[in-house]
Amino acid sequence: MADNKKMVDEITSMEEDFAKWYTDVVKKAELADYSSVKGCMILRPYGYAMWENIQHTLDTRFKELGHENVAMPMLIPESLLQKEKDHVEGFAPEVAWVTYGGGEKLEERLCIRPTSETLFCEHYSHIIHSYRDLPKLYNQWCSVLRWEKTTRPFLRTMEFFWQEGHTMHETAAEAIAETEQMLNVYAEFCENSLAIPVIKGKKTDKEKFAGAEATYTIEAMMHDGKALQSATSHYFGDGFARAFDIQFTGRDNTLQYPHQTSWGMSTRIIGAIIMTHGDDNGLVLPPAIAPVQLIIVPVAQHKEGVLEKANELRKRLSAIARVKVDDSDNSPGWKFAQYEMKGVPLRLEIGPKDIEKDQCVIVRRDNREKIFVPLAELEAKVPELLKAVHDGLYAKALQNRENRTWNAKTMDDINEIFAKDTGFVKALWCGDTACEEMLKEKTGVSSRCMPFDGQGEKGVCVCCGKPAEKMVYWGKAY
RNA sequence: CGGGGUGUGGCUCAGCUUGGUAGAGCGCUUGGUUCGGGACCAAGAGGCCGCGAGUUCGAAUCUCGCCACUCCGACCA
Repeated sequence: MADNKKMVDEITSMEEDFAKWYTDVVKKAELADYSSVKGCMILRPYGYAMWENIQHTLDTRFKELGHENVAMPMLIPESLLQKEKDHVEGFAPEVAWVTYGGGEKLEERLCIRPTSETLFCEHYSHIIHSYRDLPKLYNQWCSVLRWEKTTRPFLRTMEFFWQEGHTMHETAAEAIAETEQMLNVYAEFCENSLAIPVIKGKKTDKEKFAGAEATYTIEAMMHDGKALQSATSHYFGDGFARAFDIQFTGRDNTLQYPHQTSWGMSTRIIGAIIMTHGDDNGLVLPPAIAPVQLIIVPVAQHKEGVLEKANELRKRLSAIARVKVDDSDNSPGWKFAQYEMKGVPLRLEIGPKDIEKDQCVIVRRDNREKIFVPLAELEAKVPELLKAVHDGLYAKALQNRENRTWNAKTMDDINEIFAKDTGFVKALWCGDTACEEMLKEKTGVSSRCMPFDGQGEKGVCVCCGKPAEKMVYWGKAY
């Protein structure tokens, strides 16, 4: 059976220092590197391959639902950014400005996009005239820039890669349905492809997006009990449409404002994958997005027939999984450690002893279980094991979240809980932002979301003691 | 932005207190022996000691300034 001994000693253990463990994993798994630009990272091939798999899965789903990809400029004129008041107030502190071009000072400075609502809106004002032009279901894959004060690879970088969907609809109901639909797309992606359980809910007014009427979120719990907002979906009402003068002639021949949404997921999700599934030996990847799903390690590869057999297996298995052979002259032990650090879900060992018996050894990354598999059964066994790894990861992550979710009635309860551990606290809230701020000050937790599931209970506010009926997840967040 | 820590071959660090021509391990290159959990032997390459001033006959070492990374806060939809 599996043993959980630490086999890789170049990575700080989680127990000892979770933050250091995280950066060790990012570096040792060769996901990203620091660049000469403060706060900006280099996505290395292995990390970028993960992002490509994420992109491909999401993009396919977006298109199934009727969305089209576009590319907007990366620069936004100041006048455009200024049009929606709440939006500019929210983002102004963290934008970078281009003030010179071609050696001359620009008449109007341009900001490097921190998000593209304003660009989409301006474009929409040109192309939406009739209800027949709706809905507009656009998405773009790009990078954005936000001048962050504190950065960490993937979790918070100044430039980050993401997709941003921007849609316009004839009615509020249709836009709200879109907002919910896309939140569900993200939640299903997290659970089915990334093996990360998430809580779907609505943000409080304090935490919602600048300019949005409502912000929906999926929140995941990391291995250390802290929360990570994994994706968001916003309903804008017609606020931007009014600010940007986007109007269409409706079915009743009156001028109307369309209703808008936006939704996004970023490379930050890679940070969530690392911190949800990783262990003391490094990264552990969910099979669906792992760049390599099965690594073949030949043992005693100089011996007659070993490499040939390894390559033959690669050819056979390539039809059903992403497979590689490591035929470098490093020792097998080195390779075992290497691919564990990189989180490859399955390792296949093939050596002279196996070839004699027409079998191989497969080791699961998530629990280190060693299984002898007859070569004839590989095509059946590999998909089964990949699914088992996915299910194992999901169950473990869910278990962690359940173990660390508590109920609280008072702020003292919350302080008591967080004195012992970190996690999610469910508590009723009256809806007053002052209470939310007080809670942050006295207990250090912020509201993560008002979950869709689990509302309906009535009681008193965890802060002020007045009647309350909003159930809120509270926690410490990345 | 406030508080702490760290910057020396690619990586991890020693050397700094007490100034005197730069070290180790790992990695890399070459050759040989190995190969079922990070192999071994031998030879070799590789460093404006983060940057800039200052003190000094002389600075990795002392002084001042700056920058970067990092941790904890604040801030961040």
